[in-house]
Amino acid sequence: MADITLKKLAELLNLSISTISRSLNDDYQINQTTKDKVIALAKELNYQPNPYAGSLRKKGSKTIAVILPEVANNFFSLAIDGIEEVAQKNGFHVLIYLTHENYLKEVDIANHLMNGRVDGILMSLSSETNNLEHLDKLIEKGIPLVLFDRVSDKINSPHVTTDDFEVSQKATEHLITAGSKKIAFLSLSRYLSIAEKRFKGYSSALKKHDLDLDEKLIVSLTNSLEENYENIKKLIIEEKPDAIFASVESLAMTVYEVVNDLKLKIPNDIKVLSFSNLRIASFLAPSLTSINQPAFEIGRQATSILTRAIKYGKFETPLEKIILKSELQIRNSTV
Amino acid sequence: MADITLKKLAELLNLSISTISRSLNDDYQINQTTKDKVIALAKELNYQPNPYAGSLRKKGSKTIAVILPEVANNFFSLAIDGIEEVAQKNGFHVLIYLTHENYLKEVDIANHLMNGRVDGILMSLSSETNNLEHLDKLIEKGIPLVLFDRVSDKINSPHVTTDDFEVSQKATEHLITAGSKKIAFLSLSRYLSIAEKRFKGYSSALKKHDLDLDEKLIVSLTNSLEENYENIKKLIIEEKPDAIFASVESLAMTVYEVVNDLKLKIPNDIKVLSFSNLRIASFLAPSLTSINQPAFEIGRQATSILTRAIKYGKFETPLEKIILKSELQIRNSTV
DNA sequence: CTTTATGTTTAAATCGTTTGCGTAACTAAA
DNA sequence: TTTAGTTACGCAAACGATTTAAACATAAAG
Repeated sequence: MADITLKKLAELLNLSISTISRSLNDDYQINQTTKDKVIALAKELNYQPNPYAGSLRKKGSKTIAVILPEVANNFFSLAIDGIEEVAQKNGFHVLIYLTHENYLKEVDIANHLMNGRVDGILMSLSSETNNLEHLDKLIEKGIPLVLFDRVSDKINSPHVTTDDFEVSQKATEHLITAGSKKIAFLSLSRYLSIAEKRFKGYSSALKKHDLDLDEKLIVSLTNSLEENYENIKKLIIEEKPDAIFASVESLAMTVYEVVNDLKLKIPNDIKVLSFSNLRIASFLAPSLTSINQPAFEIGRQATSILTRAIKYGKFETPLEKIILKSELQIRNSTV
Repeated sequence: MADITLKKLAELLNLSISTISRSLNDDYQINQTTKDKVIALAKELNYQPNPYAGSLRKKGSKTIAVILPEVANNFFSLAIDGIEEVAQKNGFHVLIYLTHENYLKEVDIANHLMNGRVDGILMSLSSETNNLEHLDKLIEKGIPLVLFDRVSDKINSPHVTTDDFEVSQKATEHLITAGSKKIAFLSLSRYLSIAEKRFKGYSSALKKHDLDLDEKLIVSLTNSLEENYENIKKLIIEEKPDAIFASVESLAMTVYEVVNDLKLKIPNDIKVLSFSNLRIASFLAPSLTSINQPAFEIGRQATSILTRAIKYGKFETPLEKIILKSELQIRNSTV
């Protein structure tokens, strides 16, 4: 079935293209009778305006991009859910791009989005990302950008995060109170300010309780599952920490695997606590003490900020920096 | 910074728009010297072709849509990962739409994609979907459609699934061999052929072992978590099955919750087996016997079929019906 | 010194919309 | 009847690209 355009409708009805267009857009200039005829035929032939022609003419594509490290992850998939909901509600289409924690891919994706394809961008940074020029370029181009979760303070854009410092501090203190003296920290990244905040929460708790900060107890996420496994195994064997605080869910899973393979017992030999959005954290063996982030809500709010900025042509000032509360769920892996 | 277009480049270089266009497309008609000049300036000013103008002129948007019931789910998020990988490799952009298992939303989304926004569609049907007119319309419009996992045999399109019948039969037999006599079946849908296949695998195993098929032991997924919880609770209390075979991961999680709340023990009081792509199925308490689907690969192959069809303007005939193997991982929830 | 070929560039149409402006036709007031 | 004011529509120019066909040189051939 050939595509039906304004032109075809115009020919069929012996009217000009502009009259068709105006009728369908309910323009005041057009007689109601004419409008009705046009609308009737358009419906009958199932006329659908070509979105790209419209975008070209009007500017604005009613499309946003979501750039993420990965999606096979409970946090991000919940976030997408929230993003999609708000986007759909506001008539936006959602393009998705994955960086796989790869900085160069992130830059590449960002650069290819400077051509008007999208009206705005939601982004959670790759753990490798240190240099932020690609984001500066986007901002300079006037493309609204909202960061969430994996944010950087070095970039001048609104963002939505959780109370990473506070909850990390609280979590670490929980471990200390439970008797841990040698707490390892599995870090998301060496660069991102979210990682820094989580780390500072951790170190501030140590300090408060007169525990030394030991660099050897810090391990950073890589983008290889195997490498992470080996790094954590090495950490446990060589440093023998009595607790592990994972600031990334996937690393907690790896810890479970390593601990299992080493025939150690959680929480007796080693306690484990992690940021996590696993629905079944409570059914893990042992159940996992976790920091639950309101992922869905983060997605919703970030998208809401973005769509508003697109609508009004600018962000509200001062730039919104939204901080939502995470929740520490104490379970058997730490007691 | 104002957007830079072919027209601007043309003015700057005192050349015609067509020459610029041809230079950038490395057309044989243009002198190398001219090309070099054009390319140099284009790079310097970071010229990015407007994708919508191109789409309008050339037809084809280099964009595909993925329509899914949900994304906060290990199977679908892994599938997206595979989809995005192949799409990115072939220069396609990926739009994502969620139906939340809602038939009307699915129809709405499908209808809105008939306007040339996308070159093709990947889809996994909502559990509510029975009527398939919206898909017929897409096919009639000539928009390539590939279904994966949640497919229907009533629709004439390529699809990628797993060996649902065989693995379900195998799984059910495993339960029977382990001593179960009253096996409940948690179904994905009353309509989809994938659900039917899983169900047939289940019932054929029962038959083979001379067990009766009891309608009261069949429960279907709804799109409300609470409703699912209540339905399963009712099932367990009223029918007292000695095993549950969940054909949907999320229902297995609910089973764990219900069983826990009822203070029953898995596998002693009731065995549990489920389709699932949880990375940590083995760390559940008790570890979950699960059918693992190659979700990532399903996504990859479906996308590969789709992009080829887009490239060649038609699907390979006969329509590809790819069946990948799932894997039954026996763990402690059934032994 | 035309004709033909060859290499290089451009004008103009086109894709499907939206929209500023112009202009009939009709009505109402002068 | 003239004038002014509606009402209802069409023309044509954008938007930013690609592409067909044609124009212009210049060089080789007859």
